[in-house]
Amino acid sequence: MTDDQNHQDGFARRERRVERRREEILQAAASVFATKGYAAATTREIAAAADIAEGSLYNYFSSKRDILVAIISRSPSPVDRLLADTAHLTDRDQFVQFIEQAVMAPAPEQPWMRTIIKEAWTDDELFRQYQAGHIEKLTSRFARVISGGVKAGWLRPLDPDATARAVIALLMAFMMHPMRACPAVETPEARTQRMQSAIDILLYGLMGHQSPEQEKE
Amino acid sequence: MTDDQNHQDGFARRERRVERRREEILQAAASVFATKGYAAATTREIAAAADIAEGSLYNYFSSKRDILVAIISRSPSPVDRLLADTAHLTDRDQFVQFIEQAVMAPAPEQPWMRTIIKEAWTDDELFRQYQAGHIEKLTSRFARVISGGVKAGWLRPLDPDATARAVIALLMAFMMHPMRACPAVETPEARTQRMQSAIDILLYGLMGHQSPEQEKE
Amino acid sequence: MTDDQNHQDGFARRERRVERRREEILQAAASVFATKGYAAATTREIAAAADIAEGSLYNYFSSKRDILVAIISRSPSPVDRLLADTAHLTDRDQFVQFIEQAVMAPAPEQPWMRTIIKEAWTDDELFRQYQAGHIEKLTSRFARVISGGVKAGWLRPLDPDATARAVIALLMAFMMHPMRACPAVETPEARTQRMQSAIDILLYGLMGHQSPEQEKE
Amino acid sequence: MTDDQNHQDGFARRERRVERRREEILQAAASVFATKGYAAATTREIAAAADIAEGSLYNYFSSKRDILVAIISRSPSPVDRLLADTAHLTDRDQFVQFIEQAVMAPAPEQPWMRTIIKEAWTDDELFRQYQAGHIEKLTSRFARVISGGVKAGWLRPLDPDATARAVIALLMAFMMHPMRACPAVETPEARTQRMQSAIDILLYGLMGHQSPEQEKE
DNA sequence: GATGAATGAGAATTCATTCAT
DNA sequence: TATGAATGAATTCTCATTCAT
Repeated sequence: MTDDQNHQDGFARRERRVERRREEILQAAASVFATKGYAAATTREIAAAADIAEGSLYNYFSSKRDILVAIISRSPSPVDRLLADTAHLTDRDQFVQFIEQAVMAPAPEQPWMRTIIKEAWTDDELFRQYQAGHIEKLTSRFARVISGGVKAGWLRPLDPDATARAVIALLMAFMMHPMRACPAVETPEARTQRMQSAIDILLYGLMGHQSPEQEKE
Repeated sequence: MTDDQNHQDGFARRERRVERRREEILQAAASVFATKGYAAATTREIAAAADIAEGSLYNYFSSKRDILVAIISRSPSPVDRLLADTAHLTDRDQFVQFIEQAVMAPAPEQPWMRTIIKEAWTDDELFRQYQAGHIEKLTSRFARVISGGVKAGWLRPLDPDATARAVIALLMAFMMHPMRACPAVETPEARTQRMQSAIDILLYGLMGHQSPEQEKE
Repeated sequence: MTDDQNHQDGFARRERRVERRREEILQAAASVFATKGYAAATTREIAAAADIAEGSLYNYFSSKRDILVAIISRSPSPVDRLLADTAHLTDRDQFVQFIEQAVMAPAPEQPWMRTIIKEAWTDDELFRQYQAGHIEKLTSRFARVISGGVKAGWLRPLDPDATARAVIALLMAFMMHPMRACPAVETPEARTQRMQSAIDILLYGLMGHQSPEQEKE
Repeated sequence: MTDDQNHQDGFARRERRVERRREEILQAAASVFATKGYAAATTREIAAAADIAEGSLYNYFSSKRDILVAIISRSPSPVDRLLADTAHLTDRDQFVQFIEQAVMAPAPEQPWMRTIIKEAWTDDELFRQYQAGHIEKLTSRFARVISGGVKAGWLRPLDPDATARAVIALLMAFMMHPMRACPAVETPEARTQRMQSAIDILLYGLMGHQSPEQEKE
């Protein structure tokens, strides 16, 4: 092994270490942001959560806001991962299964997602700058699946774009408090039951005919 | 008119002026909070928006947080007003019309609503303290309507509580950015079209049979 | 009674009312100052204590500090009253009796006195401006009595001025906490006993021969 | 020297620097408090006096009040040091000498002591919380000395506790303005003369027989 | 690269004083 | 003359960012 290779390796190793550290900081920061919100979180708290000195943060990010931006713009988020591979949805059963998984996904527990909802989805500027394109991409990808389903006949006639947006909106709504934390104390069974109802409504609508499940009875 | 009456009138007049001023401050503050979020908003901005001196805020509210709480806990919010008189919904057509109105309601434009979503619905403590009971009341009232509809047969079998929550969640989701502001520029017609699709999905589901509108074609 | 007299009477009556009001405000303010100190007391509190509107204070005094100055420079204070008529002290028994009364005087309970101690006696400027001359007058008057006593032989040879100051200092010290409030809980008897000891020391000294009282035993 | 030792030394050095800085701030603050009083002093002035930025104060103390408390509760104060070693007073001459030193001590010039008098000795809460126990300890220690003196016969019969309190009160009184600053301009000789008179009165009382000094004449 | 003390701009809040009613 | 809302300067305290070690 040559000196040059050694040097190369050392460089790569350092790169990896830096990258790992950045990741740790983002995890810690997302956790703090999710709890207190971006503005109320302090760099001191973030540093403590990342087990690092306050000043050291600035070796990895240029500002507190830069950390937030990194969290928001980084891909893939849990929702991303969920929607990432919708391309393979080629029949009704797979689609139903996908909707069920999406609704039941415990995404809201993840600091990452809560931070994005709290900050980007309620802030015009952040949303436009870092999330809009992202969401657009997801929407159009999902819209294509719906469009395919409609053409293939395993979905009823639906406006692909509007439908994609409505589904994403519903998934988001399930991550906010009124859906998550109410009633304050809830058994896991009740929660499952509630989710099942949501899936049912999403799939068959308020006014629709009996859902297949009910038809069986 | 006696002196006493004069005094009474003066007292009442002052009371009204104070109340009006409080209202102005709340409007101004809600507008600022909606744009920048509670934590990032400064009392200086709020005072400027309300066109009074910074110190004068404290003649009407004891703290910045007190202003936020007043906004959040004040009733009725636009959503309240919407759901307030659902008791009269006694047949399918009225129910459908109600859902349509609810989705189309321009509530999201109102600073008031956006402040509540931004702060209370993403903050555990605020939500528990000021909104939880509120939402619970709305939910149970709406659930009763659904329950009535199911019994009367103009609604298919639905879990009343879960359904109520799902509908409210959807209405909320429609007030957040991904549903409102995307794509950034949108013609009113496109927006209406999008809303119509959302209504359609809410009423008839993703997998449902053709909606009545489509059946006509 | 002529119109002029009527007018005169009205004027005098108003004068008296104003004076009475000023007095009330000073009483109230002294009470507040004694508790919280001048700087920490607010005009709002003073107004509340005087049962008057905040703005009305300024019809009687030109500033908060003006109120303090009025309290401090007003005569006679309790100490003044005590020392006012020392001119009649013409023999040993009267002098002893006077010392006893001075030490036992419950002056410290009075807001007036506590305010003077708290503010003027620990503040260079206030003291120089408003109390120095006052104290000097008292001191020289008391020094004359001592001088007379020494000449007449019913007091041992003492430096009149230094003695006057030392006695006044001791009376002051008895109004401060370490002498008043310690130990925290104290029976009235214990307090009397403590005062008696102080009088004894003041009259006969630490190293002196037995006090007359003790000699009797 | 190992790396570990190096690290240890660095740690210790920083600790010392922090401690030194705290001390500087306390000195500066005591000086400001002594002049203007706690409430009227501003953090800006304290910072300026300590020659650091205003915000830096909060790296060493958690609040302005915390600085005051640190000054007040810190031991030993000048008075402490004075009374600390009274245990060795075993005869009349030593006792007389001690009293003389205590009265003549230039303690009042020290900001530290003036701050304690100004704030703690005129403020119920501060006194109870931070000084009461302190004074009690001093008092009981000094009372034991007096008790010993009485038993041994080189002190006349005195109530030990009350006497201890009276002496401490007198020492305190000598630190306040009427004793210190009057008359405004005073030659050192006059001051000494005044102190001597105070000592004389303290030792032999107002009514006592001629002091030893006078007997010599 | 890591540290954490130093900084100072800016935040919320208080309060003596003024002034329209 | 009495009132108390309005004012804004001043205060305490926070915190993102910098920088010497």
